[in-house]
Amino acid sequence: MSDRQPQKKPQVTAEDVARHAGVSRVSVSRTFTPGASVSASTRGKILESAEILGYRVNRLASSLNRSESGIVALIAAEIETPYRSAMIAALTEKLQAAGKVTMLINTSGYEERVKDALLQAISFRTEAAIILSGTPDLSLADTCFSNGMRLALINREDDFPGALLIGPDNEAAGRTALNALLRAGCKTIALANSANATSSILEREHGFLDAAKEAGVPVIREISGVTSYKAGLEIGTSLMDREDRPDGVFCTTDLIACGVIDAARQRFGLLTPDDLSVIGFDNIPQAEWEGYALTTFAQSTDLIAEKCLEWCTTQQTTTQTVKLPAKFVWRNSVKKCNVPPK
Amino acid sequence: MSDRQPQKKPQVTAEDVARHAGVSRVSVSRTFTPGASVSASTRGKILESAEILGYRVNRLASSLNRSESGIVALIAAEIETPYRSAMIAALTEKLQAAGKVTMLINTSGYEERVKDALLQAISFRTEAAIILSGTPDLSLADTCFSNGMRLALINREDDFPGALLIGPDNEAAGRTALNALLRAGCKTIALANSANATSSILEREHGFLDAAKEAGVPVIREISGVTSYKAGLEIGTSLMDREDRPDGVFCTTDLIACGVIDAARQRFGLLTPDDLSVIGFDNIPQAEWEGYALTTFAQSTDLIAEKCLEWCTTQQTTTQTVKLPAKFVWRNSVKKCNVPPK
DNA sequence: CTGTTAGCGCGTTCAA
DNA sequence: TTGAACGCGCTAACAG
Repeated sequence: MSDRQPQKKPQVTAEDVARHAGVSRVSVSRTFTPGASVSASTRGKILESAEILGYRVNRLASSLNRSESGIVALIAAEIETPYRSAMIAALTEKLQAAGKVTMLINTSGYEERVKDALLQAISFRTEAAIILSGTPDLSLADTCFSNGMRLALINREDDFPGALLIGPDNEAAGRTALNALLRAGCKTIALANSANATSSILEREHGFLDAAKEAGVPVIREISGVTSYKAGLEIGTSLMDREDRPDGVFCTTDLIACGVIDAARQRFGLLTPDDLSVIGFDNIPQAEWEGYALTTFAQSTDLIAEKCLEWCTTQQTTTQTVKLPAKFVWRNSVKKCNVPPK
Repeated sequence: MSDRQPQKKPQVTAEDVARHAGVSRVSVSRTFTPGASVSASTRGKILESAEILGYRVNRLASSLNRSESGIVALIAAEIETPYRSAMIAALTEKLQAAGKVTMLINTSGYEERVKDALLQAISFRTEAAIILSGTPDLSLADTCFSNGMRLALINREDDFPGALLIGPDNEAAGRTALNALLRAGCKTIALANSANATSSILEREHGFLDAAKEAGVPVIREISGVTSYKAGLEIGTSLMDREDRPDGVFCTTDLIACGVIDAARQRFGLLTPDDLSVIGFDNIPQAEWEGYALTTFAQSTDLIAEKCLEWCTTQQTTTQTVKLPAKFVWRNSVKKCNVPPK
C-alpha cells in the first residue's frame, strides 16, 4: 500500500527533468526546441535525465502557445476499400515525412458523420482536413476557416470556395475509354456504373456518353447497387444475359470492372479480352492480378497526396482546382488493336 | 489593408463566447461539460453565441487538466493491404463509437519507424497504442507505461509483459487446414508461405506441418518473397511446374492463395477445386470474389477491435493473451467431400 | 447557480 | 547562457 501515489500524474513533465538535472525548467524546454541556446553541458545533463525518466515533450501542451498543432485530419468512408486505403496510405506517408501527424476519421455509415468529423477536427485544432468522402456544408467550412483550418477535397467535382479541389480529369478519361473500345473493334458498347455514384464518378460516365453521342454510337447503360464488386457482378450478369450482348464495357470503377469480368467468366464462360473488352478506373492492386489484367486509368495517389500536403502547409487562401491527367494503363482486358488510343 | 489583424489568434476561445454572451468564461466551460450545473437561460445564450462565433472546445487545452486525451494511436505498416485496412476500419469504427479519436501512424518502410511511432504517440499523450505491425522494444514499452499509456498488439505471438496480445488461434487453424485437405481426398499436399512471415503467420505453418507429421503425410514446403499476391504467383508457378504437382495447398495468407489460384489458372489452365484445392487465411474481401471463391479462415476484425477497445479503456495492468478461434469459411476452392472438417 | 482563483505543461518574452 | 514571470485555453476547487 506504500505506493498510493497522487495517481493523477502518470506523466513525466519538464519540471521533473529539470529537478533531476538540477537546472531550471526553461532549460529543459530549450533543449527540446530546435535552434534554442543552451550550453552543451546543461544540454547533456538534461538529455541524460530525460532518457532516464522517459521524458517526452507534451505536444498537446506545446500546441497551446505555438499556433500549430501538427495534426491533419483525414476524413473518409469505406476505408477498407482498395482505392481508398491506397490513398490513405499515400497521404499518411507524405504527411509523416513532413512532420505532420494524421488523425483518421471514419465516416462510414450515415452521412451526418462528415459533419461530426469536421467538428471533431476543429476541436483538436487540426491544421487542415483532407476529405476523401462526402462534402461538408459550406457554413461548416466557414467555421473551419475561421478557426484557421485548411480544407482539401479529393475526387469532388463540386464548387467549394476556399478549398483545394483535387482529382483526376474524369471527363477526359471517359472519352478516352470510349475511344479505346471503338479502336479495339467493339460493336456493342456498354457503360457500367453504380446507382450511388459520386459526382466525380458521374463525370467519367458523362465523358464516355458524350463522346459516344458525338461518335454516333449507342450505349447500353447499366446501373445498379452501390459502388462495389458486388454491383459489378450484378451488372455483368444483366449485361451478359442480354440478346444484344455487349462486347465492350467501360466500368466507372475497377471494383465494378472486376465484378463484370467475374460474372462473364464464372457465370457465362466468357473471357476477356476475346469475348469481351473491359476498361476500369482507379488502378487498384487487383487490376494487376493475372486473373483480371485490367486495362484501366491510374490516379497517382502519390501525386495527389503531394499536392494536398503542399496545400495544407501553405497559407494561400484562394480556391484552387487541380485536375490531374488520369494515366491510361494498358493491360490485357481489351482486345488488341494496332493503333493504341491517343 | 484594414484587416491586418493580430494574425496570431485564428482561434475562437471560450472567452470570446463569454464576452459575446455577457457571462463568465467558466459558464461557457460548464455548458460544454456534461453533467455540469448551468441555468437553462445562460446555457441558451451561450449556445447561441457559440453557434454564431463558431466556437468549439479546444480539446488540446482541455486534455491538460483532464487526465485523458481521448486519443488512441494505431500503428501499422502496409495499410493499403486488404486485411490490414479492414482491421483499421473496424478499429476506427469501434474507437469512434466509444468517443475516442484515432491517430494513424504508417510504419511502412524501415523497421525503426515502429519506435518513432511510439515516441510520437507518447508525445501526444495517447491513451493507448494498438500495434498491428512490428514489435517495439521492451524498454520503450516501459516508457509508454510510465506515461500512463496502454499497449495492445494484434497478431503477435511474442511474449509482452503489460500488454494485450490478441489474435486468432493460428496453430489450430493450420491443423484444421491439413485436416480439410486430407478429407477432400488430396494426395499431394503443399504449404505456401512467404519468406518474411511474421511469428503469427509462422504459427499457421507450424500447426499445418505438425498435423501432417502426426498424420504421416509428406508436405512440399514452398517459400518465397514477401507476403503478397506476387509471392503467391511465384509460389504457385513453382508448385504447378513440379513433377509431383500438388493437388492440395494451404496458403498462410489469402493474398498468397489468390496468387496461387491465378498462377494455376492463367499459366497452367488448372482450376480450383477440380484440379487443385486451395485454402487461405484472413478472409479478405477478394476471397469472396467469384473468381476465387476461396475457402479460408476468418478472423473477426470486429471482435478483435472490440477486445482492443475494452483493453484500452480499462485500468487492468496485468498481461493478457487472447486467442480467438478462427472461423473456417467453406467456399469453393476445395474439392467437395461428404464429411466437413470438424 | 454563478463567478473568482488556481493550476494543467509548455514556449516566449525580458532581465540578469 | 540562464532563470523569473507571464500567458496559451481550459477545467477543478472553492467561495458567494
